This record gives sequence, C-alpha cells and structure tokens, in this order.
Amino acid sequence: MSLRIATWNICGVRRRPEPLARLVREAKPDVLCLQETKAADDVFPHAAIAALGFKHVFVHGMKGYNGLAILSRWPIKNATGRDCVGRSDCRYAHATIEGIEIHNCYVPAGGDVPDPKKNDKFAHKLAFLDEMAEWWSGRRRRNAKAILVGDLNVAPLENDVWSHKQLLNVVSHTPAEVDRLQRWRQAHDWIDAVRHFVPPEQKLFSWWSFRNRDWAASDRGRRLDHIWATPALAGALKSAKVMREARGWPDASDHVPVVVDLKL
DNA sequence: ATGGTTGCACGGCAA
Repeated sequence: MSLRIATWNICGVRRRPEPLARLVREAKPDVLCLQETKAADDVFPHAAIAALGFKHVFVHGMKGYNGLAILSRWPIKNATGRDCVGRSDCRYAHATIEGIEIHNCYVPAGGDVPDPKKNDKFAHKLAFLDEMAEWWSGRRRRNAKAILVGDLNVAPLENDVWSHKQLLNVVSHTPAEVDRLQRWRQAHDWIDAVRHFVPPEQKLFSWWSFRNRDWAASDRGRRLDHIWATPALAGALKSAKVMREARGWPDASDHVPVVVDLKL
C-alpha cells in the first residue's frame, strides 16, 4: 500500500480552515501531523476536520500555545502525548498507524538570544534537543518502522538557510543547535527523508517570517520542518515535497507543509 | 541597532 504523510506548523488551527482544506484537497495526505494548533482540546475544530475525510484524530493541545494533532484516514492506535523537559506543554505526541510509529514534535523556538546563560528559552531548547537524543538512543529500536515529523525549529544544513554565514549566530542555525539535532538524528540512525531526495547543494526552506513584506522576493527562508524515517523504511521512501507555494496562499501560515510518500 | 507581522485573546507574550 502507499502512505502519504504530511507535517505542517499551521500556526493556529482555528485561524486557518481554508488553507487546511486546500492542503487536504491538493496534497491528499493519508496522515497529517499538525503543530502549533494553539487550541485546547475542547475548542479543537473536530467537525471541520471530520468533514475533510479524517475519521481518526488524536489531539494533544492546550490553551493559547503549542499543541499537536494527528489526523489520519487509517485507525490510530496507542496515541499518547509525552511531557518533555519536565513540562506538560504539548510539544510531543506519538501513535501507531498501519504498523508504523508516528512521532509528532514541536521543538521550542528558543527566543532571540543564542546564549543559554542569558536566555532561558534558548536553554530550554538545548535541553529539549538533548533529551530527544537521550530518549532515542535509549530506545534501541532501530529495526522498528518509525517516522518522526514536526517543526524541529533547527535548520541543520548550510543550504537549509538563506545565508549560512549570516545565520551562524542566529537561533535555529547555531552550531549548538545543529550539533544537538544531528546527535538526535544519529542516536536512532534517522534518515532525513527530504534531503534523501533533494541534494545538499540545493537551497530548501519550509519557513519564511511573517515580518517580511515580500517573502518570495527576499526569500529569506529556513528549513525548520522535517520528516525523518528509520532505516527499516529507507526502501519504502518514494518521494518528498516541500510545498513552497502554500506560503503564498490566502491566510497562509509562516510554515509550509512537508510531504513524504511511502510504498509499504 | 531596530523593527518588521501574526495568533491568542483582549494585554502582552511567543514566535
């Protein structure tokens, strides 16, 4: 069977019903993982999402900030949220769909100052990344079929940002973050499923700031949104796409969806 | 060095 998995930082699930419907119409994902839903579970738009054809939904949300959802055309098993760095702030959820573990993650953005001694938010981000690496190295289930998606808020490669030199000391592309993200990835032999298809010489972004009058002309983007797969799924990876055009949709999020196709 | 924009929720914080 084929399975299409998409991830999208939607920046307010209640604010974007039209872009959400358009994504479903145009990309037709079987599984759609959302981050930054910014909605407590009791105000989540369940009816609208059921109308898009997702019969199975797991929400892990809170009032105002963060929040995740896993939308699926196929049954969701063993769904659960997980606290990270000792906080119940709705940044991690996982479930099993069609025998594949799906992990949906929203890494803290980290604030503006890239110094953990001066900026608690940056310290929290580094601790979060360390905890992910630790957790995944402890699991030792590299043979398992698993997919990890989300807004990881780190652009690891030089061509994952518009200017490597100019962003080396900017939160999301500092060596402290990039090293930790790579440690996390290597802790479980994760394959970067998007760079699996797009050569590292090619610029590739999934986020453009709202604070930019003409995002397309200046194109000062970063690749913050990722899809990773375990080696057991390497042969099943068929294609990957970053939906750049979605940044120009009416009521766009500042992030665009990332999509991977698997043939199981 | 600063300010630029958005969502949530209705002031100010987080991004």
